[in-house]
Amino acid sequence: MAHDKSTLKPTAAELTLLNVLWKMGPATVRQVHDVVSSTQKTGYTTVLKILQIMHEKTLVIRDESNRAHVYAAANSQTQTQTSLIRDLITKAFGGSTSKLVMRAIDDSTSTEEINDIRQLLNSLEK
Amino acid sequence: MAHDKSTLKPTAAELTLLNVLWKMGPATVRQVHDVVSSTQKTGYTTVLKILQIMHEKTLVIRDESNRAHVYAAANSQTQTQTSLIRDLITKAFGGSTSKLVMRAIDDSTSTEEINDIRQLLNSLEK
DNA sequence: GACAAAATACGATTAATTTCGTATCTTGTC
DNA sequence: GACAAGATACGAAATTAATCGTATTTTGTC
Repeated sequence: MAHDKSTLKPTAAELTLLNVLWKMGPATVRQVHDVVSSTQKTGYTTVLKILQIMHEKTLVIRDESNRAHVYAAANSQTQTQTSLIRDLITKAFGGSTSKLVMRAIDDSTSTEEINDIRQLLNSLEK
Repeated sequence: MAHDKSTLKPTAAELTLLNVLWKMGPATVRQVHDVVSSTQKTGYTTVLKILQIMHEKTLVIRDESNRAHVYAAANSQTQTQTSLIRDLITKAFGGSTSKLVMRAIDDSTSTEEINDIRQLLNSLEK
């Protein structure tokens, strides 16, 4: 069965590039490569190829009006995060969101994180 | 770089089998296959092969003292869930647990889930 | 001890992912 | 308009995942 848009889950490499696009906004291959290559040793054409594949999968849109195509994430970071969480909940938490939340909270060690979560919960109470 | 145990992330097919083992406890290939084949159409030797691969990766342990080997998850469900969540937090939430929790909560639609989470949070307050 | 049932082992195939080299195309500058 | 810089396109290799057919091994039963 072909993947429909709702189940489209970016791969690890694709997610790396999406993170750049969400942060920078629309960008050329050169710009994306400059960012990722500062952290990893990834060739220019590798970034190009992955963006092309993502375009075929409609994970990104691109503006071809200039010589250097400009790529942008097709879906928002929030949408993608939601889709990835749902996938994890289904496959590893028996479909239970609360189990995932519990596990995430159990595992937070940093005081800062705990405070952030507490605040989040307080705002939920209202 | 070789995968060390701490970063060992089960694949989708592997996670399916782990879910069975966590639920049933130690089980033979036949038993695992009976469970998964009731939901999916998966061949017996496919289940066998994946369990063998998981054994090489030390995702499962096996008891070979009987003709039908008995497999068991090497890590607890909780440990694995924690590892999967950490991976997702790192790759898709910029390392922020609270962002993941927020997104998970934002996305919970079912009243039951929301109540479960609220209870969880209440117990946290104490 | 031969047979049949049922298990494991092994190898091969297919598909997806990731990577990058090479070829080709575009365009501003002289 | 030739050239060089820099872009895209294309193809192919290496890895990992997933699947299953076939071969081989084991063992209880007669």
